[in-house]
Amino acid sequence: MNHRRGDHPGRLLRHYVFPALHLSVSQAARDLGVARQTLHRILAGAAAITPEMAVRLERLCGVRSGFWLDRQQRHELPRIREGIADALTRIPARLLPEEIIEQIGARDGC
Amino acid sequence: MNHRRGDHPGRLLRHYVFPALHLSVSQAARDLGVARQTLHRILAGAAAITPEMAVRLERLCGVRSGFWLDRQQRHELPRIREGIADALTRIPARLLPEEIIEQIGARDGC
DNA sequence: CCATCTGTCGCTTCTTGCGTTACAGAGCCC
DNA sequence: GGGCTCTGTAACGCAAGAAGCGACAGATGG
Repeated sequence: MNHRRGDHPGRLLRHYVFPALHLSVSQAARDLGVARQTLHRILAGAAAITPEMAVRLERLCGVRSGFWLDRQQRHELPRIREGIADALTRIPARLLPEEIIEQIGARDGC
Repeated sequence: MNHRRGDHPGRLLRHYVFPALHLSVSQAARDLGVARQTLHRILAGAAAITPEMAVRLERLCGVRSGFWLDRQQRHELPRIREGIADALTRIPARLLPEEIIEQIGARDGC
């Protein structure tokens, strides 16, 4: 229901990256060293971009692996939150002192 | 060998977050709604911070889930690269045109 | 006609995150 | 001492997911 069919990182690969590199899906799979079906699952949003796949993509097109993983996370985090929504409400919400936030390097700004 | 025992996100939890919240490991596990051993594995660096755990941590201490996942990735990406180093060299390295990089929002700068 | 690419389906294998049980050691209080 | 909690680690089983493989039907082009 809340699927938004076109909201997964695979769309970027299919519609921007591969065309720009003049790569067919089959050829891209061969270049990446993975099965053609594995790539199809990602393009269709049926599978996630794993860290290993992100590294392969980084090598193939020069885009940092962190970008692909970040996109992947942004896509699935909302679903995960829904899945454990009831459990989350049972976790006591506390706030870390600003001083500690600084120390661990978790400042939001910039 | 290349393990660098103190380089995993769990250290931040053990030495900064939990002490600042006056939480014992056992109590933190109860609050998070996970098994005590599950948390121990993370603190010891023997298990990764999963997206679900990151969401739980976000609720517990107010630090964005993205921060925890990002830290986790930075820790394991080097190991993944090593693991498939030979496969990576066999992937033809290409560069995406700047124009495409802009379009997908993968600019490196800030 | 034949070769290639495409998208999807079913199956198997392997890894991994997680819970459970169990253990040994440390600290604390009655 | 006896009982309680917390700590850290280990071993087992379960469930989910990522990946490879084979197979299929449809489209396209030499």
